[in-house]
Amino acid sequence: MSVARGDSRSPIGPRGKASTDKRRLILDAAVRVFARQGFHACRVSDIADEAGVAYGLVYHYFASKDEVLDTLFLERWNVMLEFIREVDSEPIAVREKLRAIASFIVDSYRHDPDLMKVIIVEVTRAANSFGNTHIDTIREAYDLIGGMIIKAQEDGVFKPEIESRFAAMAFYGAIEQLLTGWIFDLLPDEDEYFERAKWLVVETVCGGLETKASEQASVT
Amino acid sequence: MSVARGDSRSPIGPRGKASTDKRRLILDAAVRVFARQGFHACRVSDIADEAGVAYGLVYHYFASKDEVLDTLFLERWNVMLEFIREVDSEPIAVREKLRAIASFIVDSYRHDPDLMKVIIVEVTRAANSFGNTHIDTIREAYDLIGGMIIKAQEDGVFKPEIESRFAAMAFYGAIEQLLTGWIFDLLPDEDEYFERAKWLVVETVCGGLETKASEQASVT
DNA sequence: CGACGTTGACTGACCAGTCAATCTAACCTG
DNA sequence: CAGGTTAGATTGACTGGTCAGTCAACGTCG
Repeated sequence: MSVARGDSRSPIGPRGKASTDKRRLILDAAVRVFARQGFHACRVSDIADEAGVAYGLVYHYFASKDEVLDTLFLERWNVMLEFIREVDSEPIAVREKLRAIASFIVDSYRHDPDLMKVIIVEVTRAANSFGNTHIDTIREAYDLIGGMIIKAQEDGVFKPEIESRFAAMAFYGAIEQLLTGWIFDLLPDEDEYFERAKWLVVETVCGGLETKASEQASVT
Repeated sequence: MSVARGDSRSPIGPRGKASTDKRRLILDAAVRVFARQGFHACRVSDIADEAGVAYGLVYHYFASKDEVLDTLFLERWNVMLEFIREVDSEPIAVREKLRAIASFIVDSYRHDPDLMKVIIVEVTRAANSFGNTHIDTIREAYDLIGGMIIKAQEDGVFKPEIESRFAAMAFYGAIEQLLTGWIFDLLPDEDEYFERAKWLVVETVCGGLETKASEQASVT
């Protein structure tokens, strides 16, 4: 589906026509519009207007309104999956891995709140329509985290009696709810709080999962 | 399924018109339809059909499609708020309070998965539509939980360095994500797992929040 | 001059909400 | 108690507006 991806070949193209990548322009505009009005409430013309292109051009690059959202979601989610896999392959403690993941997600929000809002509100939450379409992609993230927890249990760092899938969901859910808190303006969003939020999630979840034996005094 | 609520005032009503409560019929049908197709994707006629009443009757009892969802949400959320307040007023340990809340939410799902699905998917996380409308009602639940945590911190049971609002969000988020896991069929939903899920959330969150000093061996 | 990027008016489907008509039953009144 | 009155419950065809997606034409670059 996604057409050209790595085509932003810097401005030094053979024929420096590098005006602007309209496709990208549309995607970026869509993020803003979806975040502001919601996917269902906005019209395709809103996206076109926001991007400053003609209505029809949206359909030149995307087969449907849905595909615009699909593209945004997959782009971002795959970056995250890539990151999680990378973290997982490193020889560090679970606690560090989970901290890295929490950091990544929180920083993703900090870097582009609109995009994260769209992904959480419009995709992750939508059990019907989109959620169902991407359920396997979403699941992959949970599975990766679950895998880390299983490994930690085998190593005796985490309590074995806690079902890994449940722990993974709880961990991810805690983070997502913090983002939801920021999205809904229920939590203060100063820089300081972002950092403490990362710490809180890891501290809380790990604190409850770790065995007494593994009292690694690596507490900040 | 549960028919009349509190309005089947027995035969003693002045105007004993208490035939079948069509309003209730419509609400219950709406839950099923919203859960199956999603609020946006379904038509008002779907609700009427599911309820076995004429299209127009929906508008006799409700001003709009929105109001049907509003009603469902408020009905249920207020029951939960009531429960939380009640729990809060009891002289028991935080751990017990949180366990009671987790139990209540999980059991709510077990008792009526469709309704909880609708509330979570269509309201609680819908930042652009209903979520925004009901933000204050939703927030009240978070605030109540936050209050419990503050109190526990003052009593020296929970670590004081963790911002209560953040902890409350993390706690609620963990539970909600477990429900999401069941909704999306990502987690096994046998009876045994519901019980363990309650235990997991409380154990995990409290484990991380409690101070070393409060090592109350009340672990199951 | 051919290929592709770009435009925006148009259309066909869809659906929330309206409304006038019909039905039901409580409650008169003689 | 028959017949009449009325208020609410119930019906479903219809309307008005909205919008996703189409398409024929135009632009521009190489």
